[in-house]
Amino acid sequence: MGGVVRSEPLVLVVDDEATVRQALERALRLEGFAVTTAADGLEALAAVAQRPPAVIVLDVTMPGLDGVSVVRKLRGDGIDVPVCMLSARDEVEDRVAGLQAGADDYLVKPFAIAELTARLEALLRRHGAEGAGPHMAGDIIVDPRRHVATRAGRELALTRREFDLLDVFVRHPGQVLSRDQLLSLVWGYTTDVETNVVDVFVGYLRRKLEIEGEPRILHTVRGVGWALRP
Amino acid sequence: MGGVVRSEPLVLVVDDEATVRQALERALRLEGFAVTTAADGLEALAAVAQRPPAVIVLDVTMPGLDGVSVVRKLRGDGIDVPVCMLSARDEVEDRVAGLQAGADDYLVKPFAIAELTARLEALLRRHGAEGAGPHMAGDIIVDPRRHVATRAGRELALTRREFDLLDVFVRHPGQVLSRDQLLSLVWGYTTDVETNVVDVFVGYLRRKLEIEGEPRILHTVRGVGWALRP
DNA sequence: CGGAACGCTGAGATCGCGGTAAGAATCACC
DNA sequence: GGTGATTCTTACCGCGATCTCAGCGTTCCG
Repeated sequence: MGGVVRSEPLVLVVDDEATVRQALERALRLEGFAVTTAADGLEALAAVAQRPPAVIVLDVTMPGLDGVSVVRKLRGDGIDVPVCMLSARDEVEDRVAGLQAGADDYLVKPFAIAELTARLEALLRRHGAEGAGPHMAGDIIVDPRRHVATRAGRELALTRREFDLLDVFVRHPGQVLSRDQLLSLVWGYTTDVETNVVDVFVGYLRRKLEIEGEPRILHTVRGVGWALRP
Repeated sequence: MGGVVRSEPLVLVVDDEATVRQALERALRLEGFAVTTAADGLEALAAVAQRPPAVIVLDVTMPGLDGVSVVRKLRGDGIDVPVCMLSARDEVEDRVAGLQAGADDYLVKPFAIAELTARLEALLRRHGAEGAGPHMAGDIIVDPRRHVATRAGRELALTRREFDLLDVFVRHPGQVLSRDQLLSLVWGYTTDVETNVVDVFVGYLRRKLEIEGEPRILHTVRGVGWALRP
């Protein structure tokens, strides 16, 4: 990946469902994080003790020690690693309990990986690690904080999906991303639908990227996916 | 964020409850302060000795050395860093004791972050530390001290909530703020309600900002939040 | 050369978000 | 305790964003 390689921040993913754990691990690796996993609360605490991560992704509902308890324990021990909690339900009590226990952010399943990485970046940034501002590749700049994207200085009027999609491409310049990868990154990690939404939105993006006759930068790699190449 | 970056004033947050510490640290960082924390009175004194903060946020009730004692000690040592005290109760004795011991301001939990930052800024300002006067963005000026806001010189008749909301936007110009962020910043750090108050007040604000047909400056970013952009 | 797989595009249909109005509840001030 | 201002809730509406689907062109095989 062009440019300076700063050491990848370590993320600890805690979830009792193996499928979720794997999906998140794979996706976060792709997004440039180093990842360790734990299957329950006790494992999580052990992992933190052994090697403190830069940030923790923590499921609420787990057998044994649940997520809220884990956070409470960590905070009680004076460990202030930022925590993003996950919950299958969007019930208010959980949310409140989590945040009050000391979690820093909260996400309701299912979610898109891009959503998660955005939050993790925000948490890291907030925790001093100057976790980068806008992303850029070629003549494209994407600034999630301001939700503004430009090509060669010209501002692109993008909708939410278009914006997220472009952001993913910009953060993986030159790399070919498959339909499935994009689906899980932008749409949601459980999306299994057989559709061509991605194609459609790649089309939308291209249209807006090439409005003034600029050369194509979002290329098709037939049978594999798409890649952003200057 | 465009413009001159003046070095962020350092805030020392002292509270025995880790959750409160976390919440305040997180929120104050977002509001542009540098933050250190301490879990009790002794830690607080040590932190002050090691690196004197520009202002201290101090819980009254703590095990060991309580807040009032901390202030008394500081003042006794001739250290006149401004102090804002927090208390769970609104009992008069505490308030009086705190102020008599040398605290500069007093806040009753729970409170909205905007309330706290307003007070901190007031303290910094009062303490000569050029803690900046009014905030401005585009043709909007917000002066928390006089509680006056203007657009292009025209004074806006804002209620308290409207004022706080506008203030938050002005202090984060260009940045997209989500419904959740605004809820916690303006309404309170414990607010969990699922409601559209924010939408309503954005509406109120716009109405008053555009009374004379001025162009829209408070923009909607669909699916994300709102942003103030000239 | 022909067929099949693949990707692209245009045209709706749907759905949810944000805007707004109106009234209820709450607060503040007298 | 009463009255007006402020804040919050609720409900509904309209529009934009997203998605589906079908048809077409292109590429890559046999």
